[in-house]
Amino acid sequence: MEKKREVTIYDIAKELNVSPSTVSRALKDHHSIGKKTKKAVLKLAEERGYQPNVIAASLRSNRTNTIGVITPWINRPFISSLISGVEMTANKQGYNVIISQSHDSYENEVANAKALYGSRIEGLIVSLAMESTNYDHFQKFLKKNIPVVFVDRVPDDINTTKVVINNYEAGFKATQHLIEQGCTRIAHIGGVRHRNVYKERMDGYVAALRQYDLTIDDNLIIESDRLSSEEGFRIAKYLLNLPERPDGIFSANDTAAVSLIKYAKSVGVDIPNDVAVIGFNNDPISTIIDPPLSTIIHPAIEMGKLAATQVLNREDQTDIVKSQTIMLDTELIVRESSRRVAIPKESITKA
Amino acid sequence: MEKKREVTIYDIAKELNVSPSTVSRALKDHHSIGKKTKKAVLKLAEERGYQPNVIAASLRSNRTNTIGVITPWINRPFISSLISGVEMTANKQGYNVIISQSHDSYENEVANAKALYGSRIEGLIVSLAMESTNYDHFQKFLKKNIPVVFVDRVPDDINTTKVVINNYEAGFKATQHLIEQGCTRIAHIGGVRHRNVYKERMDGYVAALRQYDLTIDDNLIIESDRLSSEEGFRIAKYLLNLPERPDGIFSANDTAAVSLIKYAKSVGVDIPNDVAVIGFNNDPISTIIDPPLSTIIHPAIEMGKLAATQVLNREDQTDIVKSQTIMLDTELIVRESSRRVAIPKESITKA
DNA sequence: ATTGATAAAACAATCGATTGCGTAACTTTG
DNA sequence: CAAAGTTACGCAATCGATTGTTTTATCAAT
Repeated sequence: MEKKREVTIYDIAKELNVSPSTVSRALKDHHSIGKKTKKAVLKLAEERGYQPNVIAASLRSNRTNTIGVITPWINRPFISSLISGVEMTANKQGYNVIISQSHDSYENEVANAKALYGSRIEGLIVSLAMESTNYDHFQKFLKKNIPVVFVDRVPDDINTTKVVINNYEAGFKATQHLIEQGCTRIAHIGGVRHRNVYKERMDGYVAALRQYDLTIDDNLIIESDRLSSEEGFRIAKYLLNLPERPDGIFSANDTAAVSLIKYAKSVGVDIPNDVAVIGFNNDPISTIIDPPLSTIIHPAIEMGKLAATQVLNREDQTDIVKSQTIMLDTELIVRESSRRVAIPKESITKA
Repeated sequence: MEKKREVTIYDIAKELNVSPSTVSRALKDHHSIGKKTKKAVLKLAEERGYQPNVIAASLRSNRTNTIGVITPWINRPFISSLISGVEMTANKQGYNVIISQSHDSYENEVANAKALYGSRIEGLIVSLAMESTNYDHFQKFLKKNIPVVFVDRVPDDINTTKVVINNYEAGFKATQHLIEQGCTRIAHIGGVRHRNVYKERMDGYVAALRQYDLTIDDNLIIESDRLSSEEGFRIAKYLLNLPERPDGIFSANDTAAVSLIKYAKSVGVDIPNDVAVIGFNNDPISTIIDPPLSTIIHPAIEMGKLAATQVLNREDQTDIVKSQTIMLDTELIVRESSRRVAIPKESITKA
C-alpha cells in the first residue's frame, strides 16, 4: 500500500541531467529547446508514465482550463443537448467543464456560482433558474474579468453576452399556425413573465392575435411558475371547462401541453378538432403522446457550442465587445395535435 | 481593467502582524491558535473578502475534494436522478462533483477516465457504457488507491464495489406479472448480454417462465445493443408480425416498450388484451403513452447517495473491505398496458 | 527568582510546474 | 579572427496554502 509518488519533471530532469525548466519547456514544445533534448525528454516522460500535475500548473500559471455551467436541470432534453454542445467545443479547445444544477432555485444558483468561483473557473455559462430575478452573484466573475455567457434563459440586463433563440418569432409562428388551422379563440400557457423566454413567447402570441384581429382575452393567458405536468393538468382543467372554451392552445413547453392533451382525452375533448394544441421544445414526449404534439424545435447543441465559443474567445480579446446577443432561429413542427383537415368546421359536423 | 490580486493569507498575516501559518491554522480552527487571534483572523478575512485558493491548498495537501462521475448519458431520467443523489451526499461532505458522459461509447469512457484522472479526483463513480467490456482504464485509479464504485451498470469483476438493483428479481416480477395476467407466450426485449443489468433481467424472465412451466422460445428473446426508440420500432415490427404472435412482452427499458406500443396501435393490435406490455425504469414517457405503461421503478436517488457514501468512506478506512455489493429492491408498477380484466379470454370474446 | 510545563505563534520546507532573466556555447560575418 | 548574433539551457523566484519543527510567551509551582 505504499503510495508511489507521481513522476515529476524533477525526476525526469535528474535522470537526463538537465534542469526542470528545460523539461518543462521541452514538454510544451518551447522553441528554445534543442531537438534532441526535446526528443529525449518526451521519450523518457512517456516511459516513466509522466502525468503533468495540473494542480501545480494551475497554481503557477493561474489558469485552470475549466469552464463552469449552471443550468436549472440537467435532465431536460433541451438542456442536456445544450450541455453536450458546450462539452464538444470546450473539450476540443482543451477545456474541462463542470456542470451544476440550480433546480430552478435562486438559492442553489447562488451557491453554485460561489462553488464555481471557488473552483477558479475561467468562464461561466448560465441558463437562469426560474426563480432568479437578482443577478448580483455573477458580478464577481465579471469584476475579475471572467467571461459570463447566458444562454436561453437570460437576464434583461443589456450588458451581458447572450445566446438565445428568437422566442418572439417562435411564439408568433406557433400562434399563427393555430390561426391558420381555423382557431379563433386561442389560449396561452406561459411561464413566469420575468423570465425572458416566457415573456417573449407570450409577446409573439399576442402579436399574432393582433395581426389577425383576434381578441386578446386575459382569461386565456395563464402564467405558471413551473409548467410541470401537474401544473399542466391544473391549467387544462381550468381552460377546458371555461364557459367559452378555447379552440386552440399554445403552451410554452411540451410538458404542460402533453398534460393538457391527456386531460382533454380523459374528458372527451377532441384534439385537434375541438381544441388544437401546440407546445414548445420538441421533447421526446411530444412524439409519444397521442395525438403527437405539434411544437417548436430549436438548435440546442448549436446553442451550447456557440455559448462555449463565446466564453472561450472572450478570454483572449480584452473585451472590446462588452456585450453581444446571438439569436438563433427556430422551426415549427406540425403534428396531429394541431393539424386539422381542410375545412375543419364542416368535417366536424359531418362526423 | 487592472487585475486585482486576490487576498491571500499573507495579506491577512501582514496586516495582523502574525505569520501566514497562524492565519492558515486560525482559519481551520486549529487548537494551537489563541482565541483572540482566531477571532481577529476570521474577522479580517471576512472583511477583506478572503477566498481560500483551493488550487494552492490542493497542491500542498494533495487533496482536491473532488469526485468524478462517468455515466453513459446525463439526460436519462434515471441517471440524472442518480447524479442528483451523488451531488447531495458529496456536497454535504464538502466535495465537488465532476460529471462526464461516455455516450455509451467505450472510447469516450476511456477518455473521460483519463481526463478525470488528470483532474486528480479522489473517487470515481461509474455506470458503464453499453459498449464497454474492457475495464483496464479504471485500474490506474485502484493502483493509486482511489476508490472506484460502480453503479447500476457494473462489471462482472468480483473485486469492485458496486451499487445495483436486483435486476434478476425485477425481471422475474415483471414476467410473473404478465403470466398472472394470462399471458402464455411472452417475449423479452433485452439489451446486450455482456451488460449485467440486461443479462440479469433476462435471467429473471427465463426463471419466471420456467417456474410457470412456459416454454422458452429463443425467437422471442431479442438482444438489442441500444434499446432506442428506433430499435423499439424495428423489434416491434418483428415481434408483432410473427406467425405465432406473443401475447405478452417484457422490455428491458421503457423507451423500447413505448415504441412497441405505438407500433402496435398503428397496426391495430390491442394493448393489453392482444398483447400485454411491461417496461423498465418508470421514465416519464411511461405515463404519457396510451395506454400507460406498466414498469419497474427503482430508487435512483438512493443509489446515487449510496454510491457517493461508498466512495467517500472508502477513502479513510484503508480498504479493509476490498469489495462489496449493495443491492436495492425494485417495485412493480402496474398500469393499463398490462392490466387485463378478470378473465381476459372471455371479456375479449364478448367485445 | 528559577525551573518546568504548557500554550501560542513563528520558521521554513514543501507541493510541482512555470517563466523572466542570465549565460555559456556555438555560428555567422566582414 | 574578433565582434555580433543565435541557440540551448540553467538559475531561481514564484504561485498560495499546509505542516512538522522550533521558538517564544505565559503561568504555576517550588
